[in-house]
Amino acid sequence: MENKRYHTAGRAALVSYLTQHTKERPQSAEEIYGGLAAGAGAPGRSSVYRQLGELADAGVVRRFHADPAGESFVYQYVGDDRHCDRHFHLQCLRCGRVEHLCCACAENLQEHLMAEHGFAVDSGHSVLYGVCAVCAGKEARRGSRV
Amino acid sequence: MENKRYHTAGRAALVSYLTQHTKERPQSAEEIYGGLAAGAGAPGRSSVYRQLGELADAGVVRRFHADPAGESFVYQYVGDDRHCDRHFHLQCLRCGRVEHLCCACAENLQEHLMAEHGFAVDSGHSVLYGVCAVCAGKEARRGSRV
DNA sequence: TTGCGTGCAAAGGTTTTGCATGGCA
DNA sequence: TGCCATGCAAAACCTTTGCACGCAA
Repeated sequence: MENKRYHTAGRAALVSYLTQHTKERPQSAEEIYGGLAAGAGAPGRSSVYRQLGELADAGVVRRFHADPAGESFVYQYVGDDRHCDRHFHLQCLRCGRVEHLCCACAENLQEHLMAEHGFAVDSGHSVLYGVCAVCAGKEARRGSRV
Repeated sequence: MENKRYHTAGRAALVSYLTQHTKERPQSAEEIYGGLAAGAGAPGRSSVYRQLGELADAGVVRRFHADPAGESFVYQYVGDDRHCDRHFHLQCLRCGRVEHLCCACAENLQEHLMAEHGFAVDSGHSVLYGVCAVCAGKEARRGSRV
């Protein structure tokens, strides 16, 4: 029953890459594949997809869309930091970074939605899109709008 | 400059279908194409995609993902009811229906995120996933989980 | 008559799958 | 040695695009 996973160079390279490059900004499978290709013993495209799928199932990485209109998937390392099903995520549409909203307001909103609207939010799957403080600052500074 | 749109049967059929079938539950392009195929003078697949694209650009329909892990796009008629950029959306992961959260709590959350986290939420693009009251009731009644 | 909308088929990009080989335990 | 992981190539899938024809205005 127990699936015994082997310890392979490819997997190690992938996980290492993910921890180093996707903790803040998620990347697409192709980006990851490309990034890996630079190193030695780079895994093939299908291996990358397979591994990412397994890691996503295992909950080690999250798989979602870069933005609501995004064509393809992006992957983000979650690892130990697993309570992602207990808070909301704020994703910046400019830089792609994801912030974890560990704040009472998240709970308040959940309670409100449940009490007033009878809606049980699955916060782990819900992503709020917008513009983060850093990017908003940059845009304000150069006076651009959208 | 003005693009003069013709009034064609295909477009009329599509819009009619959208208003009748996607106001509550969004549908995929393939579903829409299939649903249209039943009627007379059904438009081809490429026309459906083209029209949906135009309607999405025009803001008549919203185009997004059925759920964060959803493979393909779904479309939903918005029409007159356009203030979708001013409130949050609650989508049920069970039945697929979308509720519009026109409530003070949405504004409160936005203000809080801006004030405390410096994050400017784009509520029109943000969808909260979860289980609606109806589906939760059904599941509770039959004692099922997930 | 003009040119937009259409349909078909082919192309495009992303992700999955089949199958034989190679490597970990 | 047994089985998992890999790589390649082909397939599947969704969506877009090219081109010639028909139809609305």
